[in-house]
Formats: sequence, C-alpha cells, structure tokens
Amino acid sequence: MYLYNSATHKKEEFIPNNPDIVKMYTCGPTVYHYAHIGNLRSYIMEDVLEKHLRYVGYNVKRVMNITDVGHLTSDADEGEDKMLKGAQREKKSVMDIAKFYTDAFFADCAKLNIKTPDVVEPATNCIDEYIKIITRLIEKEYAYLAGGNVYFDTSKLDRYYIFNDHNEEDLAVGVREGVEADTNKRNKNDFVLWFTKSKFEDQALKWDSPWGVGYPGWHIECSGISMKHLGEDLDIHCGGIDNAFPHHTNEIAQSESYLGHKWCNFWMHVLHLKTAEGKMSKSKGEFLTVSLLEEKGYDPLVYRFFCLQSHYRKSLVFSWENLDNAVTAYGKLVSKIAQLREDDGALDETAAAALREKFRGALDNDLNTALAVTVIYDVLKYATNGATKLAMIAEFDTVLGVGLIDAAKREREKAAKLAASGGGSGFSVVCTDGAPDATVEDLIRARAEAKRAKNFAEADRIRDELRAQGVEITDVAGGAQYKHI
RNA sequence: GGUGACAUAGCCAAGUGGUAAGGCAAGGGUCUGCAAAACCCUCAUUCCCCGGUUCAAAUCCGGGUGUCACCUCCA
Repeated sequence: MYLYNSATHKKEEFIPNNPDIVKMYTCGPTVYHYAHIGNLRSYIMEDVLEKHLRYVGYNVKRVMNITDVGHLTSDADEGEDKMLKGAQREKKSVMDIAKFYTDAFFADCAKLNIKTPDVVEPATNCIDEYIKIITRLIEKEYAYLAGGNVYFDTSKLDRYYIFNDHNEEDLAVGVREGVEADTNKRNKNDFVLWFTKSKFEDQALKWDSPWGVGYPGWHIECSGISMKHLGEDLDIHCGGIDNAFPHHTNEIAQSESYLGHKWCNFWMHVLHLKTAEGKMSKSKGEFLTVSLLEEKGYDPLVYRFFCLQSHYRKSLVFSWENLDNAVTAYGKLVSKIAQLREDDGALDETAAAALREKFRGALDNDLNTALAVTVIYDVLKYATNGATKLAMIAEFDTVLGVGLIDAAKREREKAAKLAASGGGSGFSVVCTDGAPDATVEDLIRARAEAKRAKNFAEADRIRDELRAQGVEITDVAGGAQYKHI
C-alpha cells in the first residue's frame, strides 16, 4: 500500500522493516477530561489504517500510551498541570482522574468501534525507561543539566527539523500568552527530558532520579514506551497533526540520538476536525463528546461513517447539519443492505475478486476512505447475487467498522416483527424507536379506521395531531409504523 | 514573523496528462386518497486566481490569493 509520509512529504510504498509484523505506535490521550469527537477522529482514522493492514494480511502490533503525567492545560492554558487541574476540578486524586478518564476514553472507542491497541501503557509505568534513555543521552552528550533540569541539546543534531523546514532564528518563543522563555536552554528549541524544578510548584506525581526528585519531560514518554514494547525500530507512528512539531520532532531527536540509528520509517498525521467557529476545543463552544451525540439520538457509528467520508489529511468541518446528512446516507445504505438475502445464490468469485480489488485499491492509496465507502455503493449496484453482495459488505466492514451488517440485521428483524404482528388478518402498529405508547397506537388504529371508511379528513387530522405530539407515522403494508421526532 | 498542509457544485468528495465518479441536499416524475418510503430522471462546458509547458491540464511548472495547523502542552 501507499501511505503519505509526513517525514518525506511524499506518498511512499509502505514496506515494514520485518515482513512478518508491522509495528505501530499511536500517541494516546491525556486523561484529564473526556475526549471530544475531534480527538476521536484521529483514533478512528488510525483504526482504519490498522484494520486495513490486517485485512491485507499483515500482523500488527500496536502500542498506545496514556498520558497521565506532566502535561500542561490545553486550550485555555493557564500554565497549570492538566492532570492536576482535572483532579482539583473534581476533587479527586490525580491517579483517580487518570483511571476514570482512561476508562471513559476506551468506552468511547468501543462505541465508535475502535479496536483497543495490543498494548496500552500509562506513562507513569515507565519511569525506569525514561531514566535509562536520559542517562545514555547525557553520556553521549546529547543532553545537559541546567537549572536543575535535564535538557536535550538540539544543536548536536545534523538535522533536527524533520516535518518542516524551520530556521531556529525564526521560531517564535512564547507565541502564546503567558508562556515565558526558559533561560536555561542553550538553544531555542532545546527541550526538557527531566524536570526537578517545575514552574508549577505543586506537581502531584514525582519520582526519584539520578538528577533529583522530579518528573519526566513531555516528549520522552512516547520514545520510552515505544522502545519498551516495540524495540529499536518502528514502522508507523501516528498522531494528530498538532503533534508533528515539536512533539514528534523531539521524539525523533531523542530516540535516534539514543539508538544511534534510524528509528521510525512512516509518520502519519491526521488533520483536525473543525467547527464553523474554528478549532474544536474542550473549553470553547459546545463540548462535543460521544455521550452528547448519544443524548441527541445519534448512533456513534454514524459519526464514524461521517469521518470516513472524508480523507484523514484534510481538515473536516463538523456541524449538526453535516452529521444529519451522514445519518440519512447511512440509513439509506442500511435499508438497501437489509433487502439483500443471504440465500440468494452462492458466492460469485469473479464478482468478489473485482470488488475486492476496488476496495483494496482505494485504501491502498493513502487510505482513501471516501472512495472505499463508495465501493459499498458499487457492491450494491454490481451485477451479482445477494449472497455475494452481503459477503463483500461484511468483509469490507471489518475495515470500515461502521456496523452495516448489524444495522441491516436489526432493520430486518424490525420488518419481520412488523410482518408477524400484522399476520395478514389485522392491522399492526410498530414503534421503530424508543418505547411503544398505547395512546399513540390507539390513535393510529383510529386513523386506520377512518381511512378504511374513506374519511381522509379525519385520518389527516389524526396524523397532524400526532405530528404535533412529535410522533411521525408511516403507512406500510399491513399496518403502520411510527417514530418519535 | 517563520514553517507545513489544503483549495473540485449548497455540503462531504473521487480524480495522479486524454476531455469532471459517488453520496447528501434540491427540482421533476412513477406509485400511493394525500403523505412517507421505494424507484426513475435532472443537477459543475468547468475544478481559488493569473501566466506558462503540451495536440491535450482539475492534474505538470512559475507567480499570487484564501483557509487551517504548528512554533508551550493540545488529536
């Protein structure tokens, strides 16, 4: 497959270091609050990458860190520790907060059909790894001590900027308000490997180290965790685009200086989900979480479908209207699939091969999920039997993960329920969402009576009355169904 | 200020030098007492702008413009 590599700015053929296993690392969440759906966009797209790699036959070992230490507050940054701030807000200990939001994160992932990585490692579990790396970096003179902290000396590198072409002179220090230049740094872009002197007095978690009691820097955790579980080389490192500089740049600097050789071949960066107002954040505007989507009646998998219709290297605008479009498209797709019958013929290998080639081709080309989704429409239109179509959609959904087969099955069951309750003799009324309401159903039966008596004025009056109550009726063969709007 | 990425219809988008896929929305029709659903049809002479290369450019080159991201943590 071909994958755009941020490190080379080109689409390149993906070839793992070892043909037997793809080693994949993902920057995980900082667990101080719920993830918003923009955070989750990255994990959805990375999940598709992982599943596609498995689909085309690779074994994948994927590692994700959980950042539970030493990050500053985001967005509305007041220079406090993010974890500590979360803890104070909720009057819990830092570790309780980490546990709570880690669980919440994976619960959201499960709803979005995002596979849990093979290894999930909290940053606080790997202090020894960081100390080992930092010790070696000091020995090799890539790192120095100043003002109580250990810094990485970026001037020791031939090439520090990997993802972009900065000049050190042009870097703006303290771009954001409230951030001051650290005078201990020898170079503008040097970064801290180990803190003993924090700007924040009340850092909650501290560990002993050769350089004093303190805590690790912001970048060392990913290098340490990756090497602990994946060894000295890595095939794909993923993360949000905001991580490219400085986080990933610094990871490369410290990892390769420590190892003495190339570390990671492919860098995949997912662009941001935006709202009409701009960057999505936890502190501005609506705090869009998976739970909020559910409260508003959206299936989280529809959000996944929405994300898949766009490309991971393009920013995507979220709006309720756009999500509603996805709801309609998803619903139409599901009802078409629900009409397919498993017992309609045997697997048509020629058709399957042609469709597979199309699907693979889309994702092999830098994970073109928008095109992969249209292959589902191609399957439906393809001149072949229902059994083949269902088999292909089920197969492709192992990568796309939007639950098409399950949703179609639910829809078929609903239709079967309707047919059974109608029984040919009577008039069946079925609620397609939420709890059945006897009063509503009586009115619907009264309307059916009026229709039978050709009293259409009365029938329409009842329909309008129900609509005013937020109930929408649809006439179907042998009865009616209704839903709450 | 610097750096990187992106720009195709109302929206999401495909397209990788050979004459603009698909989905949503919209409009028209068939069907239904009327709706809804379903089905059928229509919907970009043009791809941010200006130049250039070529028989041929949305695609390649040069120059602009706009949007987003990063330069502290942030997907």
